[in-house]
Amino acid sequence: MDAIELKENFKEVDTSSLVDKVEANLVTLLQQRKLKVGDPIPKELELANTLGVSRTVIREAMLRLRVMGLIESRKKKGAVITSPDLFGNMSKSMNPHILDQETLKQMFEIRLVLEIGMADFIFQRITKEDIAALREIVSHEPPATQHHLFNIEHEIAFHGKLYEITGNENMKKFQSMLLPVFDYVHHSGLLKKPISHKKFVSHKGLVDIIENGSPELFRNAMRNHLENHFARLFE
Amino acid sequence: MDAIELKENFKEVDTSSLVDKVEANLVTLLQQRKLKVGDPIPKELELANTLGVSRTVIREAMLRLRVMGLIESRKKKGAVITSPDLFGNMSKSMNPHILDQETLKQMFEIRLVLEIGMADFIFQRITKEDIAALREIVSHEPPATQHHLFNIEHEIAFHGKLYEITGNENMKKFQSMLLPVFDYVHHSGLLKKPISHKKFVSHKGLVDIIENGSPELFRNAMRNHLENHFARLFE
DNA sequence: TCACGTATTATGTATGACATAATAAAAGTA
DNA sequence: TACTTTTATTATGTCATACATAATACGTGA
Repeated sequence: MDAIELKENFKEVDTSSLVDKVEANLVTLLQQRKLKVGDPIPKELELANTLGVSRTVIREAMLRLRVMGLIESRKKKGAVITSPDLFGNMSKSMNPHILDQETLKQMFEIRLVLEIGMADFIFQRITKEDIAALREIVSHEPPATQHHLFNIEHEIAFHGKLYEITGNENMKKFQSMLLPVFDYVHHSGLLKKPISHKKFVSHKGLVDIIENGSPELFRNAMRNHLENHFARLFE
Repeated sequence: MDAIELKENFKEVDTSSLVDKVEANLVTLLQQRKLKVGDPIPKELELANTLGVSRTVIREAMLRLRVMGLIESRKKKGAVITSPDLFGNMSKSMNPHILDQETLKQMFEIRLVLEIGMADFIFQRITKEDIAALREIVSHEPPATQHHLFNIEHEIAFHGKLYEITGNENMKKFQSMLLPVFDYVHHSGLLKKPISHKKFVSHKGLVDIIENGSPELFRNAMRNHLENHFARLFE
């Protein structure tokens, strides 16, 4: 009997610690939708007694839920269920010096995907004021020869505004976390091909399309606008 | 002197707890890129002595890092630096019964954005085998009248395969987490407008375009394919 | 040289004590 | 009575200590 068959015939040994089990317990407790945001969960000592483990274990399990943003605990009140901030929790890990290169590259890619794919939401939800704001931003668009940092700030202002227009706060939050990673990948030696500064569709060109074009046109224009980045990923 | 001026003249009081401080300490330790993945960090007792706090505080701070996926701790070995699994950490929170409605809706939207925006990566990285696999999947495409669950499985197989083709594992992981949310939003009363089953570009149509078309064509086709979902979000 | 048992080490778990903050109850005052 | 102040209660936050457990290193004997 070879190794693969063996693996199928044996049950997985439960190697999880006490804390793991309690955590799983609590998570399923939360997921049974009898409980809503704001509802309190049992006190540490109650849980310790009920589950037959020490308060230390309970605390560590609850600590995990707290770090994940699933609960919040206040003195005297105990712990209450909260609606987690999905991307907020990610921000501490989203650091170029901590992530491995493959992940960094993939984050770089995801940004490109998002900006091309969000066209419909921009067109659906944009307001007159948004267009005015975009016009204001592009009026300061620096020439490609400008100093790097200046360009970066302009990039952030313009593209950040686009995310804002989609009205999708989670996507916006994700983007702001992606920014330093994107910048890092762009300038570190991670991408082998050199940085190109060929001129494609400009920010102003994109705004023109937003005003007079269609989502289809915008997607293609954005794809073109990002060509310098794509060129470094492909081939 | 009014309240606003007062606020400007006073420094912010440092309200962070001991654990917060230790955590910040450790994070900066990790971010100094002298340390690589796999390197060990000091033992709990050493840290407790060095920083002058109890082991409990150290453990809680390290626990946070562990939950975020920045470190892993093993008995005897101590804690070592790991490369965090950005989206993996999110999965426990990504539950329809825990998230609030607005967030759920935004996750629904992000899926649409990703699938439209990822065209270039599909075209760049697809192989003959991938196309064969897609063909195999669409050959089982059920009629729209089929039972819900059957359709869902087919949807997952097809769209999941597309993510896989992009070669972006993080995006794929994100997608698989999004699946239950998407399904929930689709069928719960969260979106006011009724579910439409109008026929637009089919999965088979998408595969044809992948084989003979271009990223531009694919984006538009995917947008069309997802029209039933967009229609429920927009007016 | 290898196998096996033993010591060591760092995390995991348990327990008890006290600090602190938020709330509820009680007491006091107009 | 109504309203403020004080006091008690309660549940989490922090600290300290002891022991359990698992992984590793060491040493002994064949």
